[in-house]
Amino acid sequence: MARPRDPEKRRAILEAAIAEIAEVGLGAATAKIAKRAELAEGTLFTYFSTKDELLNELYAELKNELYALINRSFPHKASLEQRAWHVWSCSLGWSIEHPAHRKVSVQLNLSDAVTAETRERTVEARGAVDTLFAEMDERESLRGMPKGFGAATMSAMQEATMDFAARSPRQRKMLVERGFRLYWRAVR
Amino acid sequence: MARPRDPEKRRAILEAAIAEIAEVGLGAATAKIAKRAELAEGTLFTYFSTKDELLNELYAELKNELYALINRSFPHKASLEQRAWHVWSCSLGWSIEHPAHRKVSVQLNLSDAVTAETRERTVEARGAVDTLFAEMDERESLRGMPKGFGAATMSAMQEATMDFAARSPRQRKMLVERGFRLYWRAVR
Amino acid sequence: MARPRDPEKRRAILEAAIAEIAEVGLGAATAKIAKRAELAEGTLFTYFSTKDELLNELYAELKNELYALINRSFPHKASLEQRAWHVWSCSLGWSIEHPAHRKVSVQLNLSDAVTAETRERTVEARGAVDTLFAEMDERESLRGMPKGFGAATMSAMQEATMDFAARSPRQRKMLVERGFRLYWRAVR
Amino acid sequence: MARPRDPEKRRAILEAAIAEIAEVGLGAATAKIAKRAELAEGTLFTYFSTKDELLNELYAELKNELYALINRSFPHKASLEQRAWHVWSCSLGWSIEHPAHRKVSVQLNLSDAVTAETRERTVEARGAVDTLFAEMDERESLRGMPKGFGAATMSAMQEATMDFAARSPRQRKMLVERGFRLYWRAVR
DNA sequence: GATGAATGAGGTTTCATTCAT
DNA sequence: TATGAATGAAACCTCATTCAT
Repeated sequence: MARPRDPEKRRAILEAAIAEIAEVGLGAATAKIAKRAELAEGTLFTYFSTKDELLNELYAELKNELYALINRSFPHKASLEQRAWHVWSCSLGWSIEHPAHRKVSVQLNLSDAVTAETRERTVEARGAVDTLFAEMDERESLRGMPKGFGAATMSAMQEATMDFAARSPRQRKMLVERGFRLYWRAVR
Repeated sequence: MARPRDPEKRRAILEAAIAEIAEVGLGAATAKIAKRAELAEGTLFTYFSTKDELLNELYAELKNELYALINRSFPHKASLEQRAWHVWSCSLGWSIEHPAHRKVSVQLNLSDAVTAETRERTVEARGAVDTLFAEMDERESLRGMPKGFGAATMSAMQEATMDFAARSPRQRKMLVERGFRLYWRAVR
Repeated sequence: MARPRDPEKRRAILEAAIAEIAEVGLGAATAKIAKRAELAEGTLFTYFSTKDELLNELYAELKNELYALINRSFPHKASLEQRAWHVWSCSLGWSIEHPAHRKVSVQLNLSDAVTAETRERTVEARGAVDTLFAEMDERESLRGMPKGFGAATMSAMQEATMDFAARSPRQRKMLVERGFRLYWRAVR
Repeated sequence: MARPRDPEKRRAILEAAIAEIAEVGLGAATAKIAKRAELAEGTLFTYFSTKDELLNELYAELKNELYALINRSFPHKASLEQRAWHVWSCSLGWSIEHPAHRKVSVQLNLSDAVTAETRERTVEARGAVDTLFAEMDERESLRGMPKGFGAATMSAMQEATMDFAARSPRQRKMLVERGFRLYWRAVR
């Protein structure tokens, strides 16, 4: 049970879950997910004891994936704006390159299946992003607001930007840049 | 003539659907919804021939509810900022007063069950809000961006603000105001 | 209840039932039948207290319709073969002209919803047909067989003939005649 | 490998379906069929993905059962009459021994649930019966009639014969023989 | 460990019939 | 008498999960 040792199968299940959920929503059948991963129905349950557990792991995986991407090339010494831009552009780049991942991520964010505990668990992976937003929360524009407001704002504006970027591939670059300009005007 | 269809029952079903969906998501069982509305299982289907139809009507109802509220006291002659503030504060006020309505609205926004046709149908109800955002899209900060970007940005930032307001009832007023300030700095 | 006095509505329901059952089978919904008769759902039940009763009445109606047709122009004094031909050609003519009636009749013949009592009740309407078949059962070819065997044989062979006639409208006349020749060779 | 699909369970479902349909018609509930086969409701659907598929398979099964019986002891070298008699007596024997099978077969013959494709599929199983009827269609009595008319006639007359045989077990042998004599007089 | 058949609760929808209007 | 809304028992089918192989 616990954590059997074929990581490729585990990955295959997670990928299949992403593809399936992107297509039909969180109601995706475990049997379909397993088949898409080219595994038997039952096998899924040796890797994730419950559908809810799969969903929680998936949530964590997606968050980690994104944060890993951001942290890999994080310009620790750059200006606040440049660091904010890094986070913004990495996030949107990821969303654009992996639309299914993003779609599932949005659904999981809203789902009650993902526990508070899981959500907290992913906080640890944020690394440099955390210090960035801590710094931002100190700026005049956000002073006095609850912790995390700056991050939530960025996330919200990314959502909005993504919706348009998804519809107009040609204008992506422009939208990402202008979107950031708007964001930066708000919190600068 | 037989007993006419009872608008109160229709409402009761919609209210029950809101409550139920807020609790368990769009997977809410029609049987549970009917029971919550104190009606027999089958009765639901004389008012909405399909669960999908119920969901679509619910979407329209919620949108109309909000837009009606906004339009009722719309300050047509006020400055752009004041009108934007009106929309912002009405929307957040509504979300705060009817958290279940908002929760369901968010879920429906993302659901494939709500058809493009339904979404277009609600556009008509927007009234003064439309002209406001058309005007905003002309401003320097948004010029060149796709139509609707300003509205999407407001909506996104409201989401973010709401998440915090929901958690800290005490700070609501402050959050709503400061949230708007941030928004306005971005698009002004 | 019993037998209310708008015979046109009664007829309308029976006709609608024929059309509906021909299309979707005996599972046809009473509500659909009523609507097709341009009546309200409930009205059907003031004319037929039960769906089963409707089915039984329909069975009787269809049988009577056919027997009335046969008896209307029955050549009482003609030869046995000529009288048999009359029955054969009337029956097939009716089936060809009213394919839905025939289709429903076949279904009702097999259905348990039609009671033995109803089946017996229609025997009375047979009139001249009965004496014809009684006479036929006396012939050498059928002597010793149970009563009604000649009639059943004709009915069966009509079914077979009809199936082909329905598929090849052009050959109808020929099929009806040759079919009868086959039948007559068997029982003559 | 997991437990393989169990052919006995498949059979059990088909048998249960026959029994149930013979009792209540094609409207027989899948749940009742499953219970009668001593299986869980859901299990039925691992063997037949749909009620319609079950019905189609059942149709094929019944046809094959009968044709297998006929072909097993088919007197290929006998005279036309003797071969016709073989088909006639095997068919009626089967109907008499398995009245439920026959009842269901008749219902399925008329049902729209059985697709044209399924019907064609069973043609292949007919084997020697096909050549017999092809030969018969060439005889003077049937010449010029559509292909299959001889077979349809036999089938129709068997139906008639069966109805009487079912009611008078004592006279079965006589009815089967005399029935064939009538048939043979017709098509000879 | 991997497989997929087995399970039965639960989901949506249909429908004959009743009954307030 | 006519109407059609109300009812709730089925009906068919799906699905997470278990367990024999």
